Amino acid sequence: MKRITMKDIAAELEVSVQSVSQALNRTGRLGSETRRRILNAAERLNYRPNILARGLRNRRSYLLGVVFPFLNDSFFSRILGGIEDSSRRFHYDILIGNSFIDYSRRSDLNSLRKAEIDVLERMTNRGVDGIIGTPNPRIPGVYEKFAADGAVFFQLMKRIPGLNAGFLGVDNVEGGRTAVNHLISLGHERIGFLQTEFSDYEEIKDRGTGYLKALIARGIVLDTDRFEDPGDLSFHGAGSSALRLVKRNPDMTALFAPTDMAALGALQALTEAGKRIPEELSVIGYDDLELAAYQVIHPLTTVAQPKEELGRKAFELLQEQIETGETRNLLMPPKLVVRRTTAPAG
Amino acid sequence: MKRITMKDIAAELEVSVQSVSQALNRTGRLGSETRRRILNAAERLNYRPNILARGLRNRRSYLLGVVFPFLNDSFFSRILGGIEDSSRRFHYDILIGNSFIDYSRRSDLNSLRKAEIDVLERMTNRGVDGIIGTPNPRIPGVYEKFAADGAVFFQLMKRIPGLNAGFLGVDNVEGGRTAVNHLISLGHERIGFLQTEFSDYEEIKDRGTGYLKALIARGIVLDTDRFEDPGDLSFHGAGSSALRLVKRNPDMTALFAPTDMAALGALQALTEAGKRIPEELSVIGYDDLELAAYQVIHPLTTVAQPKEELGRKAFELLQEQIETGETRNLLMPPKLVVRRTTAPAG
DNA sequence: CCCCTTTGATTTAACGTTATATCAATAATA
DNA sequence: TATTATTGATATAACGTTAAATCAAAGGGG
Repeated sequence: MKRITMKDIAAELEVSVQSVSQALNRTGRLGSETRRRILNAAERLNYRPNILARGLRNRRSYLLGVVFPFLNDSFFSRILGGIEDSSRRFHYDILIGNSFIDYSRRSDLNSLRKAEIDVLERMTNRGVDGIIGTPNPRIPGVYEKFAADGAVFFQLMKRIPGLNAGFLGVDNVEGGRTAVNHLISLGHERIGFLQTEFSDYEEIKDRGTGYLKALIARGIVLDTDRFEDPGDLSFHGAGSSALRLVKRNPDMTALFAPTDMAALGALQALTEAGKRIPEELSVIGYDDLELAAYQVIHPLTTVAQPKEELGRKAFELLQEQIETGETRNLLMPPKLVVRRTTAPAG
Repeated sequence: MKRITMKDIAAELEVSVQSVSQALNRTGRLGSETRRRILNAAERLNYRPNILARGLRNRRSYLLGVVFPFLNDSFFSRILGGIEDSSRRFHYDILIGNSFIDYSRRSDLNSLRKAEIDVLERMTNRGVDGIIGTPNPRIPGVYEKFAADGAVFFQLMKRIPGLNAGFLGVDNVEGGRTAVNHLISLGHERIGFLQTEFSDYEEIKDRGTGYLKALIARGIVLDTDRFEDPGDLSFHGAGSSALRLVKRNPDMTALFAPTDMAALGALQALTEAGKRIPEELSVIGYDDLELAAYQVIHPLTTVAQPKEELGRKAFELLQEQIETGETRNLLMPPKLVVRRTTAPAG
């Protein structure tokens, strides 16, 4: 029992293959009676189109590539869910790829470049119509190479300066501002910030900028150098940073950690050091990972990135770019999620 | 600037397209000089094969479908990471699909069936060589339909009885036994179990069986009916269950929750009710989600499912099934991960 | 009744590959 | 030297689909 093709239907009804194609696609001119018979037979024989063949002929695959640094990551997988959700409606299928980009650590840039090129090549070789990806700004000049392959590229979360491709991200400055405004409105003034030690971690820098702007806007005078601690923002790294910060600033009443993972690390180190949270110290994170919501005792107050929404919107913008060739840049607003790690200042 | 095809190389060197194909694939007989020239030109012009065309001709796409109930789920996305990891080495690409199976709630089976068929159809229409999926046992008769499409099916985590397809899962009875043995070895005897209220939630039933077997094997006599509470195992549901259980059994010293989410819910409800964990009550979960590891104060002791490993192995078995047609069933052993929610019995 | 338009269907060709068959030229054998 | 292998390359055809061109028949207008 083999798969039914148009040829089989044509043979069955003694019409030409092209008539079958026309009936199925409602193109061309075909008698309504013939069309009806073909449609019936297709239904009866359970005909399914071969999308490979169609793609080859039409130079349009209705295939999308999605390239993320990591797939086994709840953040990106939620975005992926959003992309899938809206792409399905337009009959696009999704090819996934892993660029293995390691943002936080210093890795071998050359092998990262090779890996990234490899994923993109495999996708363009499959004739994808477009690619949604989070590129690595430390590896420039990769995406430009693929311009000739007819695949449209769309940047999500990270952007390569000067690349002619649409971009969708979250407004990190606004997010930082949101976090700090929340703390200020609870009466906090001496607010610490967990800074990144990596100079090219743009998102974190931006959240730090938001932190500063919020302070200025509310007229708060603070020795911010003293209230910042640059660290690696991993769970353990953030813990050490937080400890240093409270030691240096015993009067600190609130802490803004620019990622949830860092916030959790801080929470862990601080409670272990005997700090009562949020009574003695408020902590706010950033990302709204599952980890933040399902924290026992200390569900984390945080700034949420609209993950599913980002995925859906990214697909829309990519599709627009495919159809019209127009590239657009967009920032989505983050959203405050108040839980139990922030409280009014004593 | 268009994509380079074999035709272009052939024209450039004034040889036939077939010679180009032969040179690139090292098939047939071709003079070493000609081969060299072709390979050079291919390199120089940056030739990339069109995999669609190759797939059409060879009836072999080197495409794999992966169908999970949810993509935006850290559990399945880690498995996906494992699949990707090993499939990449064999030049397979991965097409993802979402079957939207909702195991816990009673949903409209008919629309679930439609969704599941839809994903599978889209994949077979793309000519995938095989599909790795977690089927819904409540919707039988779906996968059988696709036997004719030439795609090989492999079942991961869940299995449809009687379906001629390989299977890879985790030994849940063994996992339950592992969890309870750990508690027993800490001196616990009165151990509660959070049972599922859904009759077809096989995994949980099996973990419950492991629980009973461990008790028997160690000669522990317990009114297990009294120490089980059937609930919905959601975060909140498990909380209520746990509360009922301690109320009914004030002498209970340990609790086995058959999912991490349930364990966390129990943890939350119990600590809020004033129970000190693990001093007064030990709690062990199941799954080893990120949530378990990064819990502040209460990192969860749990039984880990080897997620990446499952993905890698599933690919291997599927590949074997594609090449040889042989189906195999395999269970992987779970692994105990001791953290801070279990302690010796007072 | 002839010409023109419309309608309904078919032929041709192409998308980029590759397996099979074929063919010409050279080398090896008798 | 005639005959047969061997080698190196090409021609043909096919995978399943569809756009464009073509063609035949029917309908409409004068």
